[in-house]
Amino acid sequence: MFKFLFMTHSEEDYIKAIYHLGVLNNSTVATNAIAEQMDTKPSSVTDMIRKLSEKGFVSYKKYQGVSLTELGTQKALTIVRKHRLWEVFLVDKLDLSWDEVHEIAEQLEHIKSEKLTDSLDKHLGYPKFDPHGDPIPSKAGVFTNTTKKLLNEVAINNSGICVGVKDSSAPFLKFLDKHEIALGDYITVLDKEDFDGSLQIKINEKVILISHQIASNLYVKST
Amino acid sequence: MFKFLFMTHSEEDYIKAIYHLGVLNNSTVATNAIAEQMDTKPSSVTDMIRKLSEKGFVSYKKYQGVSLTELGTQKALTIVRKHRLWEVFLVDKLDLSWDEVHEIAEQLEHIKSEKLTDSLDKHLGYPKFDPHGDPIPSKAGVFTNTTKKLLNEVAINNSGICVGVKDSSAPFLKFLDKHEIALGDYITVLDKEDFDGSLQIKINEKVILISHQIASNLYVKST
DNA sequence: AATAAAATTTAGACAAATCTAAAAATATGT
DNA sequence: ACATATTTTTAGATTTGTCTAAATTTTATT
Repeated sequence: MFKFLFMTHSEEDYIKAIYHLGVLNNSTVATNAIAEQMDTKPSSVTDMIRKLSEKGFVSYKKYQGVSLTELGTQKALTIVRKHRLWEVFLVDKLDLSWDEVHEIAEQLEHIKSEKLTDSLDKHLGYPKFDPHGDPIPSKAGVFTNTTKKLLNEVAINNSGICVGVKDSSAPFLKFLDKHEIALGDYITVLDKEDFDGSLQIKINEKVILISHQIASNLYVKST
Repeated sequence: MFKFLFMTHSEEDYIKAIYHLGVLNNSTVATNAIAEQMDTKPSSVTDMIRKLSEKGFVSYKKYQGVSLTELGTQKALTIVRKHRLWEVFLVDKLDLSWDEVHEIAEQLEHIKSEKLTDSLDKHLGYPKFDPHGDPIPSKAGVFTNTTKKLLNEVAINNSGICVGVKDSSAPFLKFLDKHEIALGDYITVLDKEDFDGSLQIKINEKVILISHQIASNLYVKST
């Protein structure tokens, strides 16, 4: 009954890609979408999908797209959990910056040791969100519901704590670093310009003006 | 002039094995020795050696054994450094025990990010020795000379701090855990039995008797 | 509904890392 | 020193994950 479910590095990458594409669409995932996400060719994807299907991680009918099985979802959540825990570690404990942790976490997420993951979780104080504001699934695979909203949705004179970003590209994260906007910062919306949607905010006791584009990519948690 | 020196997981494992076999023998390393160390076949070793030779990591003449080049040694030291730093992390920060960290560090040592390694080093307080008492090479590849000696070499009424083990097998490490002998413990040698070489020692305010075999596998640093 | 376009799969090839079995080189023993 | 044993290498096969190019299926267009 029990299958030995060792997964290769590559298999894990595919499972993760299918997971991320699947939660967005909430339907079966297309071969081409996976190929694009993984920067590989559709034919390679087909090969791998067949293998993952034989191992019971995905359900798949030719030409009909692919979706994760219960087992596959569980595996994906484990990987996501490890990725996000490591990101917290890298930012909180090693003082690395937002824009450099993702690449390293891509490697660390493949380290195999349940005990390591659990000890890391404990060491970090059982964090519920990673440095980008994304929720960290519990050991059982359960997400904490996020109450975050985009900064541009916050009403005038209301406040929030910066908990993450929508756009996690390096340029945006570098912009935030440069302007000293960091996770955990307390932000108050002082005014909104009708003209261009820009916001006047108070952050770290300073008042600054940020564009609509910035505000619509910053998540805050209501206080 | 500059070569792109990306190494695969497997290449790194071979380099590390050759390094460990080489420092013991201080001569060229035999194909069979590598095969045994890596739990693989001699023919596979020959193949890999040729590849490593072409990439400039080892110098090699057919049938004459293999040795690391300057580049190869540097690479090996980087891997050893990472392995031992991660072991310190796992024991000091995550409270994992001696006997379970090696396997995990075998995976972590392959994570590629110089910045990560340096940040980890800093986070750990630039440790000079790992939990087994083995020295951690600096970023430049330099070892701190160890002043450690085996417990059975300590004279009566002299003391030392437990800094490592010679035998790092799981049974021995478990024995130490069971008898509450841990890294950093202050040990005083009270008496030695001529008859069987056993030692009477004071540790954690308790006096216990340990066999010669135990004493000759425990490293202490003179105080 | 027929045809064109797009997506997907198949077939066959390749590189990396391994293996088995056989051949070649080196080392050992009397 | 010569026969034997051991070590090492070669040759050819295998597995994993990838690719290209061609064939097939599905989707979209008119």
